[in-house]
Amino acid sequence: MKYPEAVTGRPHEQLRLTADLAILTVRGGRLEVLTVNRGNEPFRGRPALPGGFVRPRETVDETAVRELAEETGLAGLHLEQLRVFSDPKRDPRGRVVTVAYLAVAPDLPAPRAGSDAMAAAWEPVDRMLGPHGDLAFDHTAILAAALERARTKLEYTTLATAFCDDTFTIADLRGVYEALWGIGLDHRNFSRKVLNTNGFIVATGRRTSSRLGRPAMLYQRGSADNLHPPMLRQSLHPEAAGD
Amino acid sequence: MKYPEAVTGRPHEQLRLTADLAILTVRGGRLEVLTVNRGNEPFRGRPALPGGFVRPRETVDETAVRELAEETGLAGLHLEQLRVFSDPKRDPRGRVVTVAYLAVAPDLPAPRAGSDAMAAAWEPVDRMLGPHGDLAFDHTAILAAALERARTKLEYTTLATAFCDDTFTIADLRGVYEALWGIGLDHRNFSRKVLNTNGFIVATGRRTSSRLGRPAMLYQRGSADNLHPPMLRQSLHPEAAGD
DNA sequence: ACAAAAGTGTTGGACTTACACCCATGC
DNA sequence: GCATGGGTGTAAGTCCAACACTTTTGT
Repeated sequence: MKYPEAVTGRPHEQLRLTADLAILTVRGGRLEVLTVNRGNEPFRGRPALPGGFVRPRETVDETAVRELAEETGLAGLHLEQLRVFSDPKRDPRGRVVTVAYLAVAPDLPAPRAGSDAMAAAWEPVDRMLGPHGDLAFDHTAILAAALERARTKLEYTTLATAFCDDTFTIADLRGVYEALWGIGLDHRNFSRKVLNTNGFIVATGRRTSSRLGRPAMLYQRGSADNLHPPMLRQSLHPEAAGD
Repeated sequence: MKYPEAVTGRPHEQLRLTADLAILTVRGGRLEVLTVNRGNEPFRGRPALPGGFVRPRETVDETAVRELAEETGLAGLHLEQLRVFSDPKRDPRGRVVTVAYLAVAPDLPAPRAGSDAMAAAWEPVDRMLGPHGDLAFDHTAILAAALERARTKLEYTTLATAFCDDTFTIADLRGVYEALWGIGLDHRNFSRKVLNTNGFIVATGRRTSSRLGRPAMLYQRGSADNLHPPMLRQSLHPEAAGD
């Protein structure tokens, strides 16, 4: 092992707790995740998910919010616990248990780099989960859990609106579903289904301007958290975007 | 600003990590939870959820399995992480963060008392969550989270079969749904829906005997984890009855 | 025979899907 | 005009709640 002094011979090695965040967004019809470049060993120079240690007087949820702001400058995102990753060997420095979070961001300008000379960047989720993904620690597994959770929650919650700006069109919302599910959806049926689901979205009365084609109605998030009926993902259209 | 990693958590007390289990079962048509009587301060004599400290060389999942066996004698149950409870004041002894688990048991004989002179007992969930519930620590909140999770997962997963014995009738399965959702379901439609959901249950060819009424077919769990289509709980139409 | 529980048939309505067709805008 | 995207109409198929009815047991 690389760090024998940190692992062996300590009868009561202190357990430390961190929060790590898989921050997802949809940019240009593609699902991306926010990564920071590690400035220190271990995994120096490798991309990693933002995160940090829990402080003595804060909850882990508070750690997640704080690290989100410190490392990326983001605030007000949807945040939810994914699960705990606690393999004793997951961190070569010692016993570090992490609470993984899923965070969902709308399409934002370039993220702010953190204070510790870490470059924050949006990376395609496909690439990070593919054979050339090189996330540090067990962050690939965390990202996979985040993607799975997000895909599932699109079906029966209003999570998709967290990927959108304050006001958005139904086409924007549909783009979220298509990016996460990797399928194409009929825009006419999608529109009706969303509008018929009570509390999903509410009309603002305003419309888009200066885009190609007919202007679309602008909507806001509704009050509902759960969808009744759910947006079931069943018949897989053969084609996605591009046509 | 960023903490040097070696300093975090040290100046104050050491953070300790536990796993706590909300073990649910259905007995006599009623949802119940397994509690142990606390033998030590704090909360001496009060009921609590089974649980214990994470050891240096095990994952938190392994802690949950071990504590389940040690404190209740149970094994082989469905186990899943709920979420982390980490309020700095949740344990008067110091900084103890817990990972809450949902465990699901079939209707079993009386639980074995643990090694530490703790009496284990099944208690109705309604009572423990009601005004006279007196669970120690924040275990009422953990139990509430477990109930909410179980109710939701009945809809779109095969979790209900984890409440049943190896072989069970469709009426047994229906009893699980009715106990957790607190509603009555039409036995004829329920039967068809379950049988039409691929991979939910498989027939054994055997039938019940010596019960009242016509003998029922016996089934086993199928291979599926997720239900397609889901078992939608359609009783949630509070607002739709307007105009 | 009767009660109780399991299981089948049927029907109207709700929902889904696929696609024809119209609307509004930029160029 | 015409390409592009937003939106409505509609008919066929599917799913589902409701409930009448039959089957098989114990007493």
